Amino acid sequence: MQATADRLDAVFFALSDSTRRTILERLARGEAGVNELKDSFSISQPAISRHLKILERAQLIRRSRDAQRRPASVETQAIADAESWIEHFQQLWEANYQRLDALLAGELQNRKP
Amino acid sequence: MQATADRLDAVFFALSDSTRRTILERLARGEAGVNELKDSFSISQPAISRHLKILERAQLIRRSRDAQRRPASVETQAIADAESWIEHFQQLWEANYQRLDALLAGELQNRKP
DNA sequence: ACTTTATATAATATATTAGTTATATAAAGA
DNA sequence: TCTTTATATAACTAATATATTATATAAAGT
Repeated sequence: MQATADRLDAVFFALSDSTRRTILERLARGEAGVNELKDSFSISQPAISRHLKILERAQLIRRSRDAQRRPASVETQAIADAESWIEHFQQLWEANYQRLDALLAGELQNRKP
Repeated sequence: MQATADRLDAVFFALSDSTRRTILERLARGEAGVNELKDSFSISQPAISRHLKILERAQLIRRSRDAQRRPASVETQAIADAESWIEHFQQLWEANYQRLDALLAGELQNRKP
């Protein structure tokens, strides 16, 4: 299924911040709550919460409930959508490259003496 | 070679706008100048120029010179860096998934009657 | 009920983005 | 040189992002 433009906007935007990418890498190793994440970064707890909100908006993570904790964990679909767009783009590029090759080959053929 | 955090920030940010992604798709099919791009979008010429600047900052495109025209064309390295980060992330995730599998398998083994 | 723990939200300041219109610049052409 | 063509930059507005500190809420523990 095709990801919408808005969805891709949100995913790429969420990935455009180094802190958020690092949070994702941490979460790829296992779920974590806001406080556990806070210890890995030199920013305030509210700042972490806001980063998580942006990751959640992009559906790169989901939140669950464990007593007072609200552990975040990775959701795989969104990043797969980002990857798909990149691959689609690279295929366009490759197709163009092949047309260029064909064109050049054609031109060489036309060089009759 | 590893892309820096700043570089990845710029690349993912550039990709976080649907207009810019569409511009890239257009450029994948062949270089184009500002005016040619303008015709495909309902935004002003200065708006296109600014989008190109953001794509250029991310090194997703390069500009060249052809008389008054400054054609933009795709540069492949930056998007490959973005793809690499995603793949690296997915590998982390897979590794964790496999550890989980191993853990669960171990637990089942420990269920002795 | 009161306290602790974990997280969210409000209020605020600053920076950046994205668009607009108007104007400047750079290269070519008459 | 004057004009046209292509693009860039300036000035401006409105919206959004990122951080902070202070405060509110939600769930558990005493």
